Amino acid sequence: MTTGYLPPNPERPAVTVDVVIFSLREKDLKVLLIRRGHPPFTGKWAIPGGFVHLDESLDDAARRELEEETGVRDVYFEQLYTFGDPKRDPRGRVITVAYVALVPENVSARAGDDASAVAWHSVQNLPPLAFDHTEIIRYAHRRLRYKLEYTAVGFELLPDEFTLSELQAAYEIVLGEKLDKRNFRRRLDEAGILEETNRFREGEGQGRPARLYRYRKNAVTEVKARRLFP
Amino acid sequence: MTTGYLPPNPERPAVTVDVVIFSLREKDLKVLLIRRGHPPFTGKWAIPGGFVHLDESLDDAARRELEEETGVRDVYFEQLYTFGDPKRDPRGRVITVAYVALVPENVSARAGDDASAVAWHSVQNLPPLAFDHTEIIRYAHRRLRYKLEYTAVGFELLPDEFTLSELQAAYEIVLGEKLDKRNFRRRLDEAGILEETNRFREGEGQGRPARLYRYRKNAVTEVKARRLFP
DNA sequence: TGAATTCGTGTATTTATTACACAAAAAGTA
DNA sequence: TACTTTTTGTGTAATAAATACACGAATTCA
Repeated sequence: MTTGYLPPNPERPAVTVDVVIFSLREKDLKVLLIRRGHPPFTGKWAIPGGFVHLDESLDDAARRELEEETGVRDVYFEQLYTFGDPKRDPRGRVITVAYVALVPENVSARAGDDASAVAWHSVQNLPPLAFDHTEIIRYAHRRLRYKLEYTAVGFELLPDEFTLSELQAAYEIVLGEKLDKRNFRRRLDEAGILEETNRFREGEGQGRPARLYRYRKNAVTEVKARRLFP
Repeated sequence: MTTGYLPPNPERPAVTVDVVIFSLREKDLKVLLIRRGHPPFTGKWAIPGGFVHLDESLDDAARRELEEETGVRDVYFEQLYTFGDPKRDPRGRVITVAYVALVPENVSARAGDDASAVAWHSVQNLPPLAFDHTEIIRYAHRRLRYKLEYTAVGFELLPDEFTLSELQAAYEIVLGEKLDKRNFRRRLDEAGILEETNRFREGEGQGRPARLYRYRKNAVTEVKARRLFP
C-alpha cells in the first residue's frame, strides 16, 4: 500500500469470476452447470464461479474455477464481459467478470464444494438459472459463433487428433448451419492450419476410415485477414 | 441483503471504471488524458476514471466519468475489457473496467476535481502514463480499428452533418491507410446508412462545395453481415 | 479570365464465394 | 465371397464481391 485514497471497505463491491464452459457432447453444444448448494438461489442451476482472491489476477481466478470444476488446465479460455448491474445479486453489490472456456469431449465435470450436482446442458434448452446467468450464456454463445468464423478456435472443442468430418460437424453444431464439405476443406487447406497424420479413424463407423489431422500449433490463429468460414 | 456469504470487507478489491475517450482533432486520432492531481502517480498523465458507486451500474459509472470530463451525454461508448492484475495499482487491489467512448470534434475537455490539467494527445505519441493505461489505450485503439471495419461506428467521431470526404478522412485516420474514393462511396451507398441533405459545406475550402450528409439513425448498425470496409 | 482546388461519378479486371456429383475404401450381411 | 451400405475424398463452372483506375464539373483565388 502506497499513499492515496481507496474507498473504505463497506463501499466496495464484491467481485467474482463466472465461467461459461462449452463442450460438444452428443452432437450438441453444451454448457457446464452446477446446482447451487448455498444461498442465494440454492437448488438453482448456475455457471461455476467464485470470488476473486486479493492476490490473483482475473485470468488466474478464472483458471482456478475452471480447474475446480473440470480438473483440466491448459484449455482455451478468454475474458468475455463484465456484468455489473447493482441488482444482479440479492446479497448486495456483486460485479462479475465473465469468461468463456472451450473444452474437448474427453473432459469430464466434477462437483466442487458449493455445488450439489454438475451437469452438461444444451445451450438450446437451458433450465431456469440463478442470477443473470442466462444472459451471460447467451452472450457467450454469440461470441463463440462469432469467433468461430474468424479464428481457428474450433479446434479447442476437439481432441488433439480429429477427422475433417468431425471438425466440420463441430462447426456446424456451433454455427447452427450446414456447411459444404468441399468448400469447408478448401478453406482449411488455404488457411494452412492443419497437418495430416498417418493415422486413421478406423473401426468406429461403418464407412471408409477417415484420416486424422492435428492443429498446427504454430499457425497464426488470431485476427485472420479474412474470415475463415464466411 | 438476503442470506448468503459475501467476502468481508478487507478481502474485497476496489473497482474503478476508466474511459478511453477518442476524438479526431487536427487530422489525428487523439485520446483525452488528465494530469493526475493526487497520489498515486501525481503529475502523470492518465485516462479519466474513478470508483464505481455501490448503487450505479458499470455503464452508469462510465457515463458519469465521461460527462464529468467532457460535459457531454448521449455519445457512443461501450465496455472494452476488465483489467485486474493484482499489481496494477500501488495502493492495493484495484480492478478496472475499461470503456471506450467516441466524441466529435466540437466536444471540449474540462478538468475534473482530481485533475490538474486535461489535454488531447495523439495515440501515435503518448506520454508516459499512470498505471497500465498505455496498455488500455492500445487495446482500445485496436478495438476501434476493428469495429470501424464492421460497423457504422465511424459517424460517432463526426458532427451530425459531414461531407463524404470528411467521413473518408476519419476512416483513413483511424485505420491508418488510404481508401479509394469511389469504392468508399459505393460501399456507403450499398450500406444505405446515409441520407443526403440539401446543404453544402461552403466557403471553407477552396474547391467545389461538398454535399453534407447525415447518418440515418434508424439504420442497422451492429453486426453487419458483411464488412463495411474490407 | 485563367489557374488551382475539390467534388462527384462508372467500368473493366481480378479475386473470392458458392453450388454441385461421383468414384474409392471399408464394414456389414446374405 | 459377392453384394449392399456407408463414409471418405476430390474439381470445376457460375456467380458475386473487391479492386484499380481518370476526368469533367463546380467553385475559389489571383
